[in-house]
Amino acid sequence: MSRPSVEAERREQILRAVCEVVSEKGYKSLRVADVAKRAKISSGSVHYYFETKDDLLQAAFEWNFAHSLERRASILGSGANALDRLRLYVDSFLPNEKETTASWHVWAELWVAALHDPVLRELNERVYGEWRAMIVEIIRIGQAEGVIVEGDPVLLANALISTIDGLAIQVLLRSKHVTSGRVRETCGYLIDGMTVEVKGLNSA
Amino acid sequence: MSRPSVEAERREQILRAVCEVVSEKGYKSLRVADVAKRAKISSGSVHYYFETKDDLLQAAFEWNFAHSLERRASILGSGANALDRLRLYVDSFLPNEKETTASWHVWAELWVAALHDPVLRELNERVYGEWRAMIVEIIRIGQAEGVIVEGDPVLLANALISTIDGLAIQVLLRSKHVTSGRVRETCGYLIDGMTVEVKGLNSA
Amino acid sequence: MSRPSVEAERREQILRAVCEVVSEKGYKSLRVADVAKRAKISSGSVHYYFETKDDLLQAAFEWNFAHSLERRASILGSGANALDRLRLYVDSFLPNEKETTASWHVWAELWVAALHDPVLRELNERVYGEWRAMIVEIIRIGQAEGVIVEGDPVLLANALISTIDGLAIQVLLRSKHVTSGRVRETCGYLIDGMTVEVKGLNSA
Amino acid sequence: MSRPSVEAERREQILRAVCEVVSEKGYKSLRVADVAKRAKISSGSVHYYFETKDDLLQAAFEWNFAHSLERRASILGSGANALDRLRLYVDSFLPNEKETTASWHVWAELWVAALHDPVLRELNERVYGEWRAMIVEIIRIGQAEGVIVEGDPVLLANALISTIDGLAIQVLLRSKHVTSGRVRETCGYLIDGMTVEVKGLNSA
DNA sequence: GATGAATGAGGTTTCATTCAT
DNA sequence: AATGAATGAAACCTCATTCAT
Repeated sequence: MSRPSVEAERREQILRAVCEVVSEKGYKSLRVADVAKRAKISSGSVHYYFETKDDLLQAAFEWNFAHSLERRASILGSGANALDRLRLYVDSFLPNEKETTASWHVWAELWVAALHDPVLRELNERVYGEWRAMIVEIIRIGQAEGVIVEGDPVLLANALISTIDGLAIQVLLRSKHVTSGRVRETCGYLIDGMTVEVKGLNSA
Repeated sequence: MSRPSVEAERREQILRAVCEVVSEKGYKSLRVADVAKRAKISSGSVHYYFETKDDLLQAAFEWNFAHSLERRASILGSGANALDRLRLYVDSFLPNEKETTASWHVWAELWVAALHDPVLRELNERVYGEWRAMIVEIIRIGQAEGVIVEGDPVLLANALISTIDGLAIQVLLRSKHVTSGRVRETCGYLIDGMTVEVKGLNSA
Repeated sequence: MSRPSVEAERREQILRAVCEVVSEKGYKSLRVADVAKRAKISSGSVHYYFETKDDLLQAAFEWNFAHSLERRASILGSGANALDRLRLYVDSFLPNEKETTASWHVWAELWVAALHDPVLRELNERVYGEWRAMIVEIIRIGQAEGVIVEGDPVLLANALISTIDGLAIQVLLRSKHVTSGRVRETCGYLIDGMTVEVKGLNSA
Repeated sequence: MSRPSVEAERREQILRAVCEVVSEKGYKSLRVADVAKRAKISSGSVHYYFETKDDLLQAAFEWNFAHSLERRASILGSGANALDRLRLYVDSFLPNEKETTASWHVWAELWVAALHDPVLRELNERVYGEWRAMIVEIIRIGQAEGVIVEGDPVLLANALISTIDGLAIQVLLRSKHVTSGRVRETCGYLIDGMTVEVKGLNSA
């Protein structure tokens, strides 16, 4: 008669702890004991819910993604026009806030862990596909609206996503040359390149 | 006179082994014993040349960078015009060949290792700075030549470098959607955006 | 009236499960959780009926013995003559059937567990004493009937029991040289040696 | 330039320790740390010579057997006649001395461990085959000499070996009814049954 | 210079046992 | 009477590092 959600709650609690620890210490240095301490449970309990450390990390990567999606749901559903939504979307990824930065850390660790792990690679493929599909959709709408230039929307989406990824890495590494401001600027440059120039305005 | 070179040779031999192992198994899974076996020496010898594993990895990251520079020296010194050199340069980073891919692997591992290591972060800052300076220099020349659009060359360089980084990650992850061809295409799109359109050609 | 039998039933159910698991995986590898699963109850319930794992195992060894006795009760009560009963008895121990084999497995595990456990040693002493007493009784009757040779019945019983034990081990280990047939043959040889030769037959 | 025998020595030292610990605490309770302490080395060193605990135990079982053989070599090579050698041989197995008892303990543990381990089962088959072959050989010679009764020597050997095994178990379990004296007596009974009665002596 | 045997701290994982429900 | 979530001690095993040779 125990609450049916106890398992879900515990798993959530543990996965959140994993992401925090990954973000703070890195995947390589993460110890199950750290996770347990962070989640305020015993290390045995961690293993009660996740058989192995690998399972645990895979689940955490998934959780991080699902959580990211959640945070952006409002943007997609907003009534703004395509270009504005694109800008909002890109903005939402700038590693400004603590939470976004933590999420990026986990993301970066996933990339590198996935280099040598087929299961994680598949996960990357899946969640990356979702990102891309979303951006592509916005771009397509923008093109229909006539505010985004013609051209393969997948190409445009890839350009945007990859640039964000590459810039984010340098921000996470606290590069003095790639600051948060620089990122916004660079993404702005890219989006401007995709924007249809309204002739009237220029000629006026 | 040969004595000092013996040491240099051994260090080279070891560092090359580290990069190979990092590329094949990842930083996280790298064992000093693996490196020793790969370099065909004893694990004791590895420690004879590098006090700790951390020292070893740091040196290897440096070596990987120096090695990368070496491979691109010819492009910088070539007589081609700025735009062509830019394209050649970008091409030289596409993870096509085995050697380039291995180098990228090491690079990606450096990023993530650096997230939690100030020394490696400094290394990233330095070597990244060098990349950027080179690209900036080419762009500047291109602008002087009138073949590259006006604008902050640092911004343009960042856009290019970051996009390459972001795309490279997905290629390394063997994404079905981000193939080598897609990368070239996307970089082409970016460089085209930086290219000054020769009016005469259009009007003709 | 049914309440107390519920407990007895549960204990029986659990002990049977223990014997099955011991037989299949060995004492060393037996987990309380395995027993629970086999008995189709929770691990908590196992501990509700048996305080510790050791208690559980000890009870199971006892149960295995009691169960063995039960299966042989008919032979002892049969009307056959002493020699035939001896042969029937020996036959009943050959590890042919699945059930007998399982019982032998438990038996063998008891021996080894008892090597370092005084309580189990006492159990072995007791149940072994019962076996021996039964065999001795049959032999004594046989001697009174004049069909079994004179001599210390305990010695004869020990010879028979020990041989069966020793042979059984090798059969359990699936020795290619000690098959079930070999066992019957060897026991036959032993019993023949205890049989009074009827002179008349030879001289005829 | 290290002594070439250092590895052999260490392995010997460790395997002896394993057998001692198995004999004293049982296979089930054996900890690698116990072995290390007994061998006066670190637990890491145990793993330096034996990859896993299973490997370690398998090697120890082998070592126990080889060691047993060694101790009996003199008997086989002695000039005594077949019957005397048989008696000597059987005597050498009575668990009287500490060393013999320890060896029996290991042996018994092997049996039970082998019940659920194909590799150990194969080991049992092999070493048991060697024992049997030796006894069979002695019996064959005895039959040729006319001092041992006709009949399948394998059957006679099996009877003898199995009885010894069965009796030994009870002695190891310190049964009050199966003492060392009882064992000698019982084996004597068996060997007497294999002995050709010299008619002349009786009739004289 | 170079080796590899040896170490031991530290990590993941297992599992008997407890206890609130 | 029964559950199963939770615990934490303890086990095996790994591996960077040391050091005698």
